[in-house]
Amino acid sequence: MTGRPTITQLAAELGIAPSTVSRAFTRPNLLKPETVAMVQKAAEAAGYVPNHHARALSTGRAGAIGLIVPDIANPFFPPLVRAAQNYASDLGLSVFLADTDEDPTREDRLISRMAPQVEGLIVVSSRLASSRIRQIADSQRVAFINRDVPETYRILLDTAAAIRSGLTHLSGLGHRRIAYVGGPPQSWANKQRRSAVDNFSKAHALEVMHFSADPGTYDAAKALSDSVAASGVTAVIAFDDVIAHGLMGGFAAAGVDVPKDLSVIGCDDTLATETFPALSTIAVNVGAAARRAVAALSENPGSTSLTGARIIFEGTLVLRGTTGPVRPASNPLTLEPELDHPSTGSVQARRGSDS
Amino acid sequence: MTGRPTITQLAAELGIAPSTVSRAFTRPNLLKPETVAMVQKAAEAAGYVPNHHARALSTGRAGAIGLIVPDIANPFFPPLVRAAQNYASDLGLSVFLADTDEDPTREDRLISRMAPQVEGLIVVSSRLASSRIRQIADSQRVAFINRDVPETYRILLDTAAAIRSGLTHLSGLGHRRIAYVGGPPQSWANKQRRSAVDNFSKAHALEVMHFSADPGTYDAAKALSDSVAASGVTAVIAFDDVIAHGLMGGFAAAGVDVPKDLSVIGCDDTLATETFPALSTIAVNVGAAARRAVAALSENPGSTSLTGARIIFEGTLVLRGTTGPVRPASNPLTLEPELDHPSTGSVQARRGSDS
DNA sequence: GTGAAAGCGCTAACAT
DNA sequence: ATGTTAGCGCTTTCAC
Repeated sequence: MTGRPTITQLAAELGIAPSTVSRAFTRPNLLKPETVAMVQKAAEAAGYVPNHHARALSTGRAGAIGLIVPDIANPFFPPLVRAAQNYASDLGLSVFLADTDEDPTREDRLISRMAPQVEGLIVVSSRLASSRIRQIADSQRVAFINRDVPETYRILLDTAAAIRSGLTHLSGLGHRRIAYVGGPPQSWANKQRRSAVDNFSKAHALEVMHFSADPGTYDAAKALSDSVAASGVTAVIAFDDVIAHGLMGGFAAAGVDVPKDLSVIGCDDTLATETFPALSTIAVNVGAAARRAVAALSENPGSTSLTGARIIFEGTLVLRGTTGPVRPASNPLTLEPELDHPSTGSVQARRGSDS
Repeated sequence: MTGRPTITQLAAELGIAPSTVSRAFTRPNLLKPETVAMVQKAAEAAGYVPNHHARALSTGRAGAIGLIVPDIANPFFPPLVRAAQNYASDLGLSVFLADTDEDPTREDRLISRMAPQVEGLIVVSSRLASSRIRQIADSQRVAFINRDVPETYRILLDTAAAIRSGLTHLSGLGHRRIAYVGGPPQSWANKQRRSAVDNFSKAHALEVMHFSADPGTYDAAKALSDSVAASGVTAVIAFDDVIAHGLMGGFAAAGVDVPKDLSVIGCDDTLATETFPALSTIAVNVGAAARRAVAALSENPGSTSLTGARIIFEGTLVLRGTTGPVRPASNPLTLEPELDHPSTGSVQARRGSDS
């Protein structure tokens, strides 16, 4: 913050007006090309760097966006943060990152504190009450990811179709009793996944047992694994890959083999690109969601809030090594034909991310 | 950015001077308590939020720090980011996050762009040339993490002692031929780990084979696993947990059992709290490093650069499930006595993080 | 095509 | 204990 040259100093040095120097950076087309060149040369030489605060104060545009996540250490978020940051950078925007630690109060405070100093906010997996969210959306430019409150600008990573594909797959393998092991109860994604499992199961005569890992950590899931194994299910769909791994850790300790004894499908595809064993899961395009959010904030910069929108990106089932036929070579009942041809949610075998 | 009340408006409303309103927030002790209360009440009612840009411009203090990492999606960084962000938040600082994508050019540009608008920078695992780093350190307030350039302010996560403990452990289990599978070649941590392995091995008649996963991804490591297995080693130390997992993925595919056929030790303890199987690894206190860095930046805020310092946090060996005795019940040679009592780097069995 | 001057919202002397 | 004033570095009318 010391000794940095300012526009005024540059101007003095060159014997021209500050406004000319300013224009050389912001509206070069208004200036004689040679003037622009001269200014740029001098700026470079002097090591001039524009002061964002002054610019922001003068223009009212902050040149930054805020990104608020519940827990950056949860592997779901880093790729999202990365994509948002990269895209924002392309657009000349900086990003403020804040972590709410899953605490709604902290989240609310962070939103209020950040809002005035940024062009807009991206709030991921908000744990705030719907009423509060709507309120915030009214007065701030904010894009929500994975939180579905009507009349707000929201981007949803929809895994319902892919879950149906997963269930179809499991069903084709002979599984009839499956477990859904949920995560954070306040999470939109959790509710969505849970009801996708319920609805499909009801429609196709699958029996589903419900479990919930709260908090949604490896350890909580591991602690649950015995009850899951004892429940008589032959397959489990986990809220996310961390929970899937926790379950598998518990299964391994108990001598339950995956996928021979039990099939496991995770969700979010956060770990398979860095972790062994190769987990079957549902890949979700967090990168696209992040970019859409950044784009939304950078569009029509004047407005005081974003107009309501509901944008969906669908996930896809990725089959790797943790699903297999039900063990006691039981009755591979014929399924309704449509089950063999899922209409949505493509299936693929691969490793890698598409963000 | 619209219709937000300013200090001047508040002042007018209350019939007092703007400076009084300002002081109510920044130096309340200079004011009559009732005045402070009055201002606060009015501010609350009007929804007043201080404008950080104006404040920054006026005071020359940005109220923010910058955090630059090579790849936020690499699991080593999120806990560090989280700790930095939390601590900064406690200190009333916001944090700008940027990801260099492992690209030195991008890193250099990001540093230049960020520097003027923050109180200081934390640069983690810099890939820049030492000469450039020294240059930057001269003109910016910057704390480096895991990059050891003399005369800069740097914080190092030292794993050498813990690696010696790991090697001692392996050696005690009968292992004589071990592999070191390195990561990013420009990484300070990689060089440090590599030479720790080399030095210890030389001193204790262990044979070490070198491999390098470049890039340091799961897939690159997996591709390496066959050569590693074929090299005749009975244990491997991996640069990090991701590489360890990649190796294990390859081993599993090839029918090589861990730890029966091969012992594996990872590094950084980034995955074991969310991932199965339970990897033996070296835990590293990224939280402490991050907090130290933030603290360094927030101390003596006047200066234009940080005075040189070299701060070390030592890692600890964490034994979990991926190490065991060498398979063909071979000669458990007596070791030099000192090997049984490592002088540094404690050993513990546990799960969880200490950040 | 360029200069002069005002002002963004806030803080910090300097009064009083 | 509070008011007055100037100014942080930049952009932006408005002149020329």
